[in-house]
Parts: sequence; C-alpha cells; structure tokens
Amino acid sequence: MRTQRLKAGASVVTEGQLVSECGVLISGYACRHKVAKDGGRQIVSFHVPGDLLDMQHLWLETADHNVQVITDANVAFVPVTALRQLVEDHPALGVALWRDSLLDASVFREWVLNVGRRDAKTRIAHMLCEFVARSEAAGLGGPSDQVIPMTQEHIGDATGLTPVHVNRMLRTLREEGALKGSGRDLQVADWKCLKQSAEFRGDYLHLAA
Amino acid sequence: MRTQRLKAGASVVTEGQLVSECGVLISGYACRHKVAKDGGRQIVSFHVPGDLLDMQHLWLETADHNVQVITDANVAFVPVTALRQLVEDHPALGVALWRDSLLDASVFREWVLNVGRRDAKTRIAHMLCEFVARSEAAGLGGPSDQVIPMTQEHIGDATGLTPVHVNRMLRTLREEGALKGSGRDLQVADWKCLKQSAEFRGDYLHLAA
DNA sequence: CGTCAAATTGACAAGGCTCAAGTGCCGTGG
DNA sequence: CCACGGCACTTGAGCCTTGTCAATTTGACG
Repeated sequence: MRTQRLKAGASVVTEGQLVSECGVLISGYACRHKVAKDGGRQIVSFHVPGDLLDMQHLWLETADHNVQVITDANVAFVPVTALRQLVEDHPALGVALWRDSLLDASVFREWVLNVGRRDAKTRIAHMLCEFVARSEAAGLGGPSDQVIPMTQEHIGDATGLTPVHVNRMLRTLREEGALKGSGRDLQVADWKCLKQSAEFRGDYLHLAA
Repeated sequence: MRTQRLKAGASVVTEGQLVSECGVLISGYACRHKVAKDGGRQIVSFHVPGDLLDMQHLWLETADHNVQVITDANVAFVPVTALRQLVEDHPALGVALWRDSLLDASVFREWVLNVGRRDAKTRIAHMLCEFVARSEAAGLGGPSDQVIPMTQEHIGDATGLTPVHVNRMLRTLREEGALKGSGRDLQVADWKCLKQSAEFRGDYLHLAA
C-alpha cells in the first residue's frame, strides 16, 4: 500500500485503463465521471474522506469511468492482489466491501432518478443534501459546519445542467434561505429548508445500519 | 426456493419493504424503478431472462426501489439465508455474485450519463442498444431477431422523457432506418445505424470477460 | 361489436441552453 | 506593494428542445 498526495484536479483512474490498485480517499474530495461523445462530462458520484474510490476494480480489471480529485487530496492505493487475499482470509471484510459496493449502486440509482425526473432546483438541492448527509456520516460535522467544496461547474456536471443554470438556481435557493455564502464559499443555511426543496429522504443511503 | 408465475405489470418488490428473498428472472422481462415525490416514475434498469433481480437484498434488508415485471414472467425466489450459506460454502460463487452486482453498478453509471448528458434521440437509441446487447448476451438471439417488449411509456420512464416525445423520436429513428415496425412491434432494422445514433460502446457492460 | 390500453399527431407553452458581456477573487511576478 | 492574468461566478437576452394538453387512431381481446 502506498499513499499519494494529489493536487486539485488530478486524475486517479482513467476510463479504459487496466487497474491493479484500489484507491481509498484519505483526505480531500473526489468525484467519478464519464464523458459523452460530444465531450459533455457527467459526474456520477462525489466522495468524502474515508470513501473507497474504485472498489469495483477488485473484480473488474478495466475502468469504465474516470476518478478525479476535486480538491488537494491524499489517496491510499491498495494492490488488488493484496485485497483479494485479505477478502479470502477474512470473509467478514469481504461482506463489508461487498455491502459497500451495493450502497454505491443504491446511490447511482438515486442519481438516475435525480437527473431523470427532478427539475433543476430540486435536482441541485438533492445533490447537495446527499453530499452533506454523507459528509456528516463520515464525521465531518453537521450540515451547517460544512463548506461545499465543488465549483458550480462540478454541480452542473453532476446534475446534467449548464453552469449558467446552476448559478441561477443557487441564487434562488439562497433567496429562499436554504443556502448562504456566494461564490466559492457555499454553505447550508437551513438544513430543513434545503431538504424540503430537495424532496430529500436519505433512506437510499442505508446509513441506519 | 420457490418459483412464481407473474402477470405483466405485477410487482415483485416494493420500496421500503423488508426483503428476505432474492428474485431471479426465469422468463419474461422486468424493470426496477423509483418514484419521485410528484409521482414521476424513473426506471433504473431493465432485465432479461436469467438476470438476478435484487441481489442487493443479500446484504441490505430494506428495498430502496421497486421491481416489477413488464411482461408475463416467471420468477424464482431464493431465501436470503440460503444464499448466504451458499456464498459462505462456495467463495467462488460469492465472487461471481459480487462481480454481478458490480456490473449492475456499472450499468447504473452509464444510465446517469445517458439521462444526464445525451439528447432525446441518442438517449432512446442508447437505451435500446443496451437492452438488445444484453438480450443477445443472454442468448436471446441477435439484434434483428428480437422484438422490444416495452411500451413507449416504459421507454419514457427509463429515459426521463414523456411518452409523447418518445413517440416522436422513435418515428425519427424509424425514418432514419435504425428501427422498424410500429406500435407494439418495435424491432431493430439496422444495428449498426442504431449504435451510431446511440453513440453506443458496450465496454461498460464488461461482457468480454 | 365494444372496450381499453397504447400509439400517434398537432398546436402551443416553458424550462433550460446558448451566446455574450461583465465582475470579483486570488496568486504571481515585476 | 501593486498590476496583471486567469478562473470562477454572475447576469441578461433570445432561442430551442422537450413538455403539456388534447384529440384521434390503432390493435388486442373478450
């Protein structure tokens, strides 16, 4: 296992690449994304410290998407071979990892719903709610303690919207009192209000377990 | 293990439900979907005979989405407890199932991209390509042998479009020669042409393995 | 033959995109 | 210390893809 310090924007895994290590995010934030033929980028998940970044490479050798850090970050890389050995020796660990990959899938399903069926404002609010809820679960403090680390372009790429429209919707959410702080200092102003705008119910995160 | 014959539209699993059995689709077609607060339905995957319908319930006890058959179908149900025992006794089977759930997740990621970044025509074409490719992999014959089993409403629910617009786009794809057969008898007319309209590359299905 | 679900088509409305210009912040270098 | 450059944010105007509403047709089945 080796750890690596990465600068904001650095790439961890590239689509099509043969992968022999699984990354774990130690500090900083990351995202996974795919690129459409026209160059449009779609972010499929955000990650907070402690998250496993690409556990699927334990059993799928070629990457089907890109992993990138969105802030300066530290990432630990564990060789797939070592991980397989670990799982073989400790079945309970295997179950935990397997369960984690199922949680991942659950989040993806919610994203399909989010991007497919909700309007711009709700969509953005929902994405932010999920991020904040996951950060909190990772021990980074409550909703009001956190500063959202992504740019409006990231938010657009995650929600299938243009940065311009993201900006307009963020303004609306700010005017409604759900968010506060402009520019790169976005914060939750009223968690309950934001959740309501987002139609957010965290059940799909299966955190209670 | 018990098997059950289900009529088109019957529900297999409902969101929020505590699940103690995993379903396997023996014959017929199925889909998984979630519902937004405004009642809008988002289909997150389609399934062909042989697919595992809800393997995530092996490790997550409450369902975060609905499973429904879209044609008359036969479904086998395996108790979670038995499945866990099997996995414990036969680690290789566990790996196979785990890998399957990772494939599932890969498909979800592609759907996020599809719904988030592609225009209506491409989106529909892509969804159809995936379905046909998976059917072929399941041994149901080549692209030109298959009749697409879903209604235009299903297609709309899967792509985040209205049935009306799906209809318009299907007409266009038909006029371009990619599809043939109107109404409930939709078929692929020109696989290459359809793939091109869809910007389809099946890598994410990880079928080669 | 009647009924019902699904498909089809047209006219119009609207949410989100594009294009374009301008602002604020921050790090860098003179 | 200040000027500069770059990046992200902000805002406005007009357009286009897709949604909405509504009427009609088609096909399957009892």
